[in-house]
Amino acid sequence: MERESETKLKLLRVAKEEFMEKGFHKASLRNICRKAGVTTGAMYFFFRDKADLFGSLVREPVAKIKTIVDDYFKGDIPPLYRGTDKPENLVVSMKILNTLYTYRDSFLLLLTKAEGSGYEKVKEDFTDQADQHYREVVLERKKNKEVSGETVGLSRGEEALCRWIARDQVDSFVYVLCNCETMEEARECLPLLVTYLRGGWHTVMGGK
Amino acid sequence: MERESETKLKLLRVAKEEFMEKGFHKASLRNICRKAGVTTGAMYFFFRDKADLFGSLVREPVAKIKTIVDDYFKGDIPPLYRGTDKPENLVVSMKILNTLYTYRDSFLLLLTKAEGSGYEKVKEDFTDQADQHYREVVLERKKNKEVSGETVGLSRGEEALCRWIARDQVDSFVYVLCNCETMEEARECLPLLVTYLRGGWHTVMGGK
Amino acid sequence: MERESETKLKLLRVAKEEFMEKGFHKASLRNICRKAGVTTGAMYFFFRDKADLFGSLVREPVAKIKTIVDDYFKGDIPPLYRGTDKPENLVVSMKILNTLYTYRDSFLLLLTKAEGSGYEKVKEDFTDQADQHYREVVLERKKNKEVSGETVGLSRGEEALCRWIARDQVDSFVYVLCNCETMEEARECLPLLVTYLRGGWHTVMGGK
Amino acid sequence: MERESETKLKLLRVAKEEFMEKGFHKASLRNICRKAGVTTGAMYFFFRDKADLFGSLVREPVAKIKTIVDDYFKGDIPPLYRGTDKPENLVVSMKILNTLYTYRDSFLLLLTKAEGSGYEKVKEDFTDQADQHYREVVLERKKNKEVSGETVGLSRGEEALCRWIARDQVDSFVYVLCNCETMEEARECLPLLVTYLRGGWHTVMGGK
DNA sequence: CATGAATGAGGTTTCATTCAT
DNA sequence: GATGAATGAAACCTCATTCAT
Repeated sequence: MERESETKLKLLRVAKEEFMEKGFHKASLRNICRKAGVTTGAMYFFFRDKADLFGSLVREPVAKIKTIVDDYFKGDIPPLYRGTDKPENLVVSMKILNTLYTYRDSFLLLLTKAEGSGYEKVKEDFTDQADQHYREVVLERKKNKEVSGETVGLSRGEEALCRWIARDQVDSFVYVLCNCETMEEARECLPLLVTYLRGGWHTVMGGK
Repeated sequence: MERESETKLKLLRVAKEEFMEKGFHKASLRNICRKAGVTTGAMYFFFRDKADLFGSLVREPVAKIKTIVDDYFKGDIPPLYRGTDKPENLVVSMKILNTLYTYRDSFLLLLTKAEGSGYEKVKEDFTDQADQHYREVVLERKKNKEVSGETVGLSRGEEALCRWIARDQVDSFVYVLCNCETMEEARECLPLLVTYLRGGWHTVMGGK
Repeated sequence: MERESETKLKLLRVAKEEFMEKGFHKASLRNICRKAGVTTGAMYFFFRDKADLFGSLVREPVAKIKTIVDDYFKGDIPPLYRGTDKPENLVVSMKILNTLYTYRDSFLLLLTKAEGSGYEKVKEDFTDQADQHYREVVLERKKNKEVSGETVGLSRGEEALCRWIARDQVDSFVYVLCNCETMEEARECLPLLVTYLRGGWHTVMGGK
Repeated sequence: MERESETKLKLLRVAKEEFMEKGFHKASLRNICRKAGVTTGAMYFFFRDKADLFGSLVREPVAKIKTIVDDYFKGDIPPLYRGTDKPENLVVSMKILNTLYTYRDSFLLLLTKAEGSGYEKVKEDFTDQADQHYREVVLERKKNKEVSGETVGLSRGEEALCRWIARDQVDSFVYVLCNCETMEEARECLPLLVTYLRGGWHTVMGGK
């Protein structure tokens, strides 16, 4: 049962504060070490560099969310059945929310203070994934409506819309995480957002 | 008719490029001056400091949008009549869009590269304004539905929703600006987004 | 008539001492600046980096020697007539010697303390040039001895010998420069070395 | 029969690579330890410090050469009979060459990568010894030529020449070691160099 | 024998800014 | 208007070495 060294823990705690306060770029290792009462050398024993220190605060939580999302999409649910009101989808959302709040500090760091750390793209990656999903859905729907068998693609407007909706979905989680301090609050807020999101989606996609 | 000095213009041009490429914080004044073929001293004659140089690129455009928005809200349109499909509202949107594209570079700078410049809060400010607007609307609607004359307020959920919707509205402009290079494209994309936004709003706000 | 700034000169003077004493790698910029009574920032105003500071001490002298040598080889003297006792060859040697002593400090730096500076290869470059020359000479001699017209090349042993002799010739200058403090002394020593060099050459190259 | 520990051997092997690649100064103990899969503490158990680690790679081979050379000079061969074509001299050369190639890696390290290690002077030491030898020879020859019994010394030029020749002799070994990968090759190249060396010597020393 | 955490000084470099001219 | 030398703090990072366990 490997206990993390006291020094390392102190470093992580102080680093979290410093990064949160100033953002990755403006945070200073010198400062972090001083506040932690640790020499720079000690810091460099535990962490490869500044980015690694930051990474140590967010790496694992990000991986967990990624696993949840990937598992969901890897499961062979046909596009049209994804994202609807099926219970399994709700389950995924709750898993995500749970993870977000279990490591809330880390995710706030990641989502608002990561510039320059190499982790800036995480939100974008999830957005891309959702984007891809919505594209498939829209395409499927178009296919079903087509009479003749000609190949169909997405219009520029539809592409923009998919990306927007994807962005909105991801941001709804981010929004809740940033604005609700506890998961209880989050659970109060989320249903309204979901209703809003679905309302937008159905309006724009046309009834049935 | 104040003619801007050649030096100042060169500086502004190069600064725009540099800030766009690296962001406010990582951009280097030294570098900007070198590329502009200007000495640091000269730069400091025209601009108070780094933030002022950045500000000179975005100040005016921001003010223009602000004027448009403030004028709109200062006009005594009752909340319930704002934000609907009335032509005057469309006019405001188009004015905003027009301004955004007239100074597209500046706004991209402001919206994506301002961290550390003191202008990070601009988007938030507009969001606050929209937020305030939506709160008034929702409040008004609740008042009308109340039978007894007791004072009413917003629930936590409603507050969160208002802020979310405000954020979404502001972001729809940002999204379009970032993803459509010309205003023509923007005009193609925007209607779909607006439909989506309204769909969400109506769904969540209830019939009528 | 651009006067070099006092600061820059002080920096160059101190740097020369420090590099000479400790070698490029072990010399410390902090130290150099402190000894020169100058801030590191000032140093970086004048010099791009450590290597550039070192380069500023040796660049020009190296170029001068290079010019002399290149001019000599570019002149269309047939191999067999180069390197003999012709007066023009003596002239070149004297030009080189003169340059070496005009910038003796720089060359001592270059020849004994350059490791890590990017200038380590200078001696090798000159050796390569001399090597090339000797190869041509040996080849020419072999051709003249051949009766039939078949193409001839150099044996491994001859190649090694050429390179050795080239190295010896270059080193004779280095040796003199390092061991004789003034050019007068150098002029006393050099003839003996030249005799030795020629003796070796003729012995190994065969009669006449 | 002292068995060297596995750890120590691994350390030595990796250190040799690292020193060879980067030179003593730039090589990093941390790196060496990491590559060897050994902790720094373990390294410090076997070696006093960085210099000692380097020393462990070259100490013994250097001592062997030194023994050979010292034995040769300690033997009471009169100066005039040293360095000539006597078989015993050839034997010494071969012993040296043999040792050089037996520990070729070590000697390459010593001769090209030792800067900063405290072993930089080894080559110089051997040169000094050869220098001393040549001085004695030259002095002896001058004595024999003197008619009257007055004391004689060496001229500055003669001194410089002795040192040069000593340097050349030592360097001939170094040259061969660096340029010939196997002793077989070395044996091909060396005779030509020796002819060259003797040619120079005889030319400069006068007939007979 | 070996671990591995910790030291602390030192390395080079970059930066926004100032100011006498 | 403009120059460009100079500031000085701060940045990240590396290193050989030590020592309690």
